[in-house]
This record gives sequence, structure tokens and C-alpha cells, in this order.
Amino acid sequence: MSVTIKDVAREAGVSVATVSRVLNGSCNVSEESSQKVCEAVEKLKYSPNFLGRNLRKRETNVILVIMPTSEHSLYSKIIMGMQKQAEKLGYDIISAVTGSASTVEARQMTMLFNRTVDGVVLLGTLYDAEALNRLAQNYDIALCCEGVEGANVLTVAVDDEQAAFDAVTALIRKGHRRIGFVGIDSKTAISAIARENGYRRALKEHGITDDPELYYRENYEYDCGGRAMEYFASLKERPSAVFAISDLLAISAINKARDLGLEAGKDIAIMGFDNITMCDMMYPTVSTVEQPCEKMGELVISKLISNIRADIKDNRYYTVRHNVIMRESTGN
Amino acid sequence: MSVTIKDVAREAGVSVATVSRVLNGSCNVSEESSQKVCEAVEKLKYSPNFLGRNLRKRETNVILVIMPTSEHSLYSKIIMGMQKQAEKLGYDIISAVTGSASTVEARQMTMLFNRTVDGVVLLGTLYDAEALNRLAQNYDIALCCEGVEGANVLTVAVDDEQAAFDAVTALIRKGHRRIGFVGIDSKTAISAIARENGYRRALKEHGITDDPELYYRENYEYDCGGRAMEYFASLKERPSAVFAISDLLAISAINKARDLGLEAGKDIAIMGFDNITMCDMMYPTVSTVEQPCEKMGELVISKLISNIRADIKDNRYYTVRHNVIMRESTGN
DNA sequence: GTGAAAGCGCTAACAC
DNA sequence: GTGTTAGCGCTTTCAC
Repeated sequence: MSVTIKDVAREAGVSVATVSRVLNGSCNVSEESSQKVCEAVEKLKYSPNFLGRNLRKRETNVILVIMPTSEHSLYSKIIMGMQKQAEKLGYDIISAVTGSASTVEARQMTMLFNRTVDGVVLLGTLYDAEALNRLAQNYDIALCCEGVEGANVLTVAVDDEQAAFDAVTALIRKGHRRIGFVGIDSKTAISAIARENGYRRALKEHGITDDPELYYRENYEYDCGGRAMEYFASLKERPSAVFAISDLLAISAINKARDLGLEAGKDIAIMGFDNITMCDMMYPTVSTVEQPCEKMGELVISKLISNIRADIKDNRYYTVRHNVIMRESTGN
Repeated sequence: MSVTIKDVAREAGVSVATVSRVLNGSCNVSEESSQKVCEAVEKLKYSPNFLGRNLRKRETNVILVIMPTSEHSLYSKIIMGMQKQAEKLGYDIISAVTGSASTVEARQMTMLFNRTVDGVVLLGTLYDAEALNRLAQNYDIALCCEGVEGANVLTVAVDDEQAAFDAVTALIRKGHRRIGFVGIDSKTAISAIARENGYRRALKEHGITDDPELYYRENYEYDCGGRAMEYFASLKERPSAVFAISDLLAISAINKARDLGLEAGKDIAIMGFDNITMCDMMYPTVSTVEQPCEKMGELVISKLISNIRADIKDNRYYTVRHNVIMRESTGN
């Protein structure tokens, strides 16, 4: 039923080797043969079976991106960057979503183990450092956006600590001295911890005392931002500003603040992190820290493909430059 | 370097056939052999090469989802539904993003032609009916969310005409008689056209004259919603309500209305379509038409997999039930 | 219950 | 410049 290289060879009156040569752009083939093969391909509507080709060549030229959710504009933008770079280098990018389930992630990783793809980039992962290090010995993997403490694996991310420091410093420069922190209750979320450290360092370097009362930690779910705001509003001395480690949390906080009669940007300054697309569509627009998504995507793909092709693997941690963006939610 | 089935066979002291049987759960294998094979697999950390397996079996058990953008919560949710159903049926879902470039879409489709995947579902496509019909003769494809006029291809979507009718009727029931329409300037976007038709029928059935002045058509870009609102506001007799065929357009319109001193839900009612996640996070929250995303994903995967396995293909157009959701942007 | 061997579609080494 | 052929890793018939 399916037309194979043999059929093309027969139709063109040449051997399969010649057909293969034409298809793969080998120079050692006469103009005439080439012509005949092309006609046969056309006539039979032949499309080479890549299972055969990939099996033989032991490569697929496909990279799989695994992410917890596709409903995050940050990831979408990073993937666009990956795609751009991959195309230049002759690779295809496909993606899969785990829904933050480690079983699903593991299942998707089998595409790497069973050689269906040449490499994987993990946009946030549930694997721990030990597992990643073991994997990296036999396979080409990379982390993007979110590193893992102790993992000696190719990683591309912003300097979360410095980025948070810069964001909180921007709030301090606007005169805020009492700044609430909305974070994550986790020992493993390395970016969340780094952002918290950046917050703390900003306070310290500006001589502001670190008040344990001003921390709210839960998880990345939307509603947590609102709960944080409720908590802050309940304080006898409520903060004049809030730094949330994700835009979604910041947006939730902004909305809850309004319910409580506080207008973000006027009564309270609120700052997020990531610069998701929504930030610009909100009322008020959301101040935040931008990650250079496209650049991150391009970089991680370049490096990963180098690894795929090389014998010695580059397992460095690449830091890309962030950018604090001030919008309406922090006033003015 | 890579460990193969032969290595396992040697290690276990059995033939490759037996190893294969164990791996594929065949019953015709002794407890003892099975045990030995499992130990060898464990010891060698063997993972079967699916290129070999898939080549031999002529199937991959992978379905590719191609979409214009991954930055659309509608798509994310549909894919979650697909994944759920695919897992039940022993398939994996991978996805790829075209960025609305037909060249990219075509390239991604080659994964289907070259047998890297068993089937494709298109979440909106740039192919025309003729091309789709030709493709469907040789390959298993399905459309989801957005049908194509004249394409005899398995499709799952809401009844856009009826959904728009219901949405506009809801506005009319709230007392609006002058309702602006924000749509798309296209002859091929079947869902956009259907939604426009639904708008028109709602007016007609409620005895409202169809005023050509109340149409604004451009494209799906965010800013178009704002431009529509500027246009409506410039009218001598501006509409008291606006129906946009996408939530993004509605949100853009809401924001622009505010800039113009009009509060959505009070001074003007604004309604969207899709029920993207953002609707609930906006101020005001956005009234809209919900598509049953998860259900659509499950259905299209079930049907597509049936087609993959069957000789005669089901190319019907399946309609799923929508749901009008009234929130703050339409008042009360 | 098990093994030998053919063959899935392709590429590439080798011979001419 | 071209053809023959081995073999990528796997499943599956067939024979025992």
C-alpha cells in the first residue's frame, strides 16, 4: 500500500542506492538519473519513511520539549525561540505537557530512551538532581527556565536572585519600605528560592529589616495570590508594596486587592515576575521582570544540538539577562 | 554503545524472539524465561528502540497536534482532553506550533507523511478543503475547533452559528437593541463566518434591524478589539453592547472602552467567545461562550484513533454543546 | 515454549 | 556514476 524507495527505483529504472543519493543530495549522481528519480517520486507521490531512515542513521533530528503546562505564555515564547533556532540547524521541535505529573513526565521521557527523539529540554521538571545526572550520562537533556540544585546538566535561565533583587530594589526606590513577599512553599523550586533570596538581599542592602510577617508562601496556583493579599490586608500594619514571584500570583493579588478596596498602583504597589502576555492586558497593567524568552529558547537549542553532535558534553549553567519593566501596578 | 535486544538475549541466555515476547507481554513464554529476561533488562538498563519496533509494526502510537499558537488556553485545555483519552487508548500526544505560517505547517505535516506519527489533528489549519480532502485519502487527519468549508474530514467543533446566536440573544434579553459586532475580515475562517451569521440571525429573530454600521471586521490580533471599540465610540449613535467573536478581542475592547471613559458592564456590555482562562481574571470578568474543551479533545482523539485502526474512515462533523456564561462585562 | 530467520524501509560501504 | 548488499533493532511467522 505504502510506496517505498524500491518502488521509486523500479519506476525510475535505477537502483535504490541512486534514489537514496538523489533524495539525500549526494553529488555523485548524473543529471539524467536525478531527473528520472525526481519524476518517479513525483509520479508515485513518494514520501520517504523516516522510521527506516532514522533507524539506519541512528538519529531523528527531532527534539522534544517537556513542560508542566502549555498554558503559560512564557513557555510559548520560549518554544518559538527554540523553533527558530532548530529550523536553522535542521531539527524539528515537538512538545509534550505533563500537567505536573511525574508519571506523565516519565512516560514522555521514554521517547528519549526509545530513540524516538534525539534530545529533550525540560521546561521545569519533577526529576531531582540525582536522576537528572544519571540521565545526562546516557542522553542529551537540557533544562530551561528552571534549574535544579546540584544537577550538572546543561541549563539556561535568568539569574533569578539578581532579577528579584532588581525588582524589589525598584520598589524600594519608589519609596516602599514595607514590602510583602508572595512565594512558594517548597525546598526544591530553585527559582522560587532564588527569587526569595533576591528579595531578602534587596531589603538588607537598603537597610530594611526583614519582617517574617511579610512572607506568604503557598504554591503557583492563581488563588494563592489572592489569599496572600487577604493575609497582607489583615495585618495591623499592612505592606505598601507586594512582590510576587510570578505574574499570575501578582494578578490574583491585584484582583483581590480591589475586592478589598485597594487599588493596585495607587493604594498598593504590586509587582510580578515573568512578563506573561496578560501583564499588558490587565487593568492596571502589571509591573514585572521580563525573561528574554526567545533568546533562552535559541540558546538552549544551540547548546543541546551541539551536545547531541559532540562527544564531550557541555553541562554548564547559562545565565541570560533579565529586564525589570515598570507598569501601572506599581504606580505612576 | 546502545544496548539492543540481542544483548539482552545473550545476557538472559535466550533468543531475541523470547525477549521480544516477554517485552510485549505474550503469554507463550515460561515463567523461568520471563524471569531471566526481566533480570537482563534490569541489569543492562535496556530500553527498546522504537524506531525498530515502529518500522516493523508500521505504527508509532503517536498522534501529532498542529496548532497556530500554543498561547491560547483553549488549545491547552483541548490538548489536556486529548491526552487523557490518548493515554486510555495507548497513544501519546505530541504537539507542534505553526505560528500561522503555512510553510511551517507543511513541514510539520511531513511527520505524518514520513510515518513518524500515525495521525494528525489540526487545531485550525491553513490548508484549504481540496488539500485536506486529498490528504485524508491517504492519511488519518482530523480537524478540531475550526472546521473547513467543503472538507470531508473528521471534525469536532461547537455549533458556532448557534453559539453566537445564543450569546447575542442573551444580550438582547438584557435589553440591548444596538449591538456592535467585532469579527474577522475573511472568507475562509468558517467559525468566524458562522459566528457572524449567528449574530445576524439573533437580531433578525428578535426584530432588530441589521445596521451595517455596527460591523467591525479585521483579524484576531489583540489590538483589533481596541480599534473596534474606537470605531463604535465614534459613531453618532454608539451601540450599548458589543459581541466579539473571540475573548481576546473582547478584552481589548473592554480595555479601550475604559480609556474612552466607558466602563464595561455599566456603560456598555461586552461579550466574548471561547472562555479563555483570562476571562475570570479580568476586571471586569468577561462574559463569553464556553467551548467544552476537554470533551472536544477526548472526542476527536477517540474518533481519530478509530480511523487509524479502521479500514473505512469516519469523516463526519461532530458538534459539541456550548454554554453561554454571563459575567460582569455584560452587567449585573 | 522456544529459536531461526525473514523482512519492515532505509543508508552507506564496497565493488565495479 | 551506479548497483549490490549488509545491516540498523525490532516483531513475527514458521518449524520444532
